[in-house]
Amino acid sequence: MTDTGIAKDQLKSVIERIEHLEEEKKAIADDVKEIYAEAKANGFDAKILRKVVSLRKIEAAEREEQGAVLDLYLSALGMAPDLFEAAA
Amino acid sequence: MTDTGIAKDQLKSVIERIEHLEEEKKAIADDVKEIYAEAKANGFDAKILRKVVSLRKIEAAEREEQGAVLDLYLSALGMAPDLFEAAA
Amino acid sequence: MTDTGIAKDQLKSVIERIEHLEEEKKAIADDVKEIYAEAKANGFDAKILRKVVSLRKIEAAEREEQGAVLDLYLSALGMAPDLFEAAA
Amino acid sequence: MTDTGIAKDQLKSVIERIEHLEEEKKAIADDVKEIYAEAKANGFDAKILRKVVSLRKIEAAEREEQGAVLDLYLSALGMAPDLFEAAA
DNA sequence: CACTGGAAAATGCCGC
DNA sequence: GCGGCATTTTCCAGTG
Repeated sequence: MTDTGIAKDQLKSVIERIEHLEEEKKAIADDVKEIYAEAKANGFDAKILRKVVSLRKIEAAEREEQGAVLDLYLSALGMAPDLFEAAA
Repeated sequence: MTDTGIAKDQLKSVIERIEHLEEEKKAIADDVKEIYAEAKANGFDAKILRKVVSLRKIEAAEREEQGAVLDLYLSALGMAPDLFEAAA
Repeated sequence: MTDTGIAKDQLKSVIERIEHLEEEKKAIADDVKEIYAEAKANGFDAKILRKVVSLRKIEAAEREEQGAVLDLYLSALGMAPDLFEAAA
Repeated sequence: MTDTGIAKDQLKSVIERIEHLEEEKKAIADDVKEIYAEAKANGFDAKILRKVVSLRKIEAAEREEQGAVLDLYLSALGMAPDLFEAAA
């Protein structure tokens, strides 16, 4: 019974931590919505703004991807990728 | 030109604020993942955990919806929902 | 060439079947709209109707989720949920 | 009281008809998913298929739109659009 | 006719 | 690696 008691406490803790984080996430999502609304009020087209953000996200991912490929090449050549990162 | 300069600054600010918030959101999502992984390592079934969390979310949503329907009924009857809220 | 011919026919068939089903779906959606309009004409508040429908949907989802969680618990315990279902 | 009894029956009927139609809609949506899955099993790329379907939908809408503009022109000229439709 | 809210579609994630 | 599921995003209809 002690075990299940401990397990129960652990479970409770896990659930609570998750739900707390999800609330935080939701709060941030609401902040984002607010910014879009505010931008719209300032004459920006929300739809286009969203496109811009998603494009920049894709571009960032691609850069990362390219960086990963470069790292692969470098390590294939026996060179430490870190040397380049450090210089940049 | 000044106008477009201002608009550009505004745009930049909007985009940056959004991207910053989205990073925060992602960080939190990662924290959630971590908790699930940790729970799994402690012998919990992640699938069940997720179902429990989602069930609790639905229950919360139901309570909200019930309140919303009640408010609609009250306002349809010309009664201010606030009167009840205040009393509660 | 025969292959691509077959593939083309298959593709055509797939697209057509999907588009046909989507038309059916749209027709049903229109029927739903009609019912709301008719109900409104009979003095019902469409907004409340929609909320009621959505509340009932959430309630149904909750029941489903509860069953799903139970099934997961049972299978985690190595018990066949079917035994219970069959008895019911 | 008789009135509210009738209203209640009407309400019940409305809700039931809507829920029944939504179930039908869901069944059709499931059929669509099934077709995508089947197509995927036959070597088609589901993502591309979806793009094709949505493009065709947009094109159809545009054609309709253009047709509407044409009709507008024709009626502005005092000509019945139906004459063209019939001939087509 | 702009806005809010809800349905549908697309994407990404987890578990097998 | 794939299928299913949950989340997220997009779109559209209803409302004021």
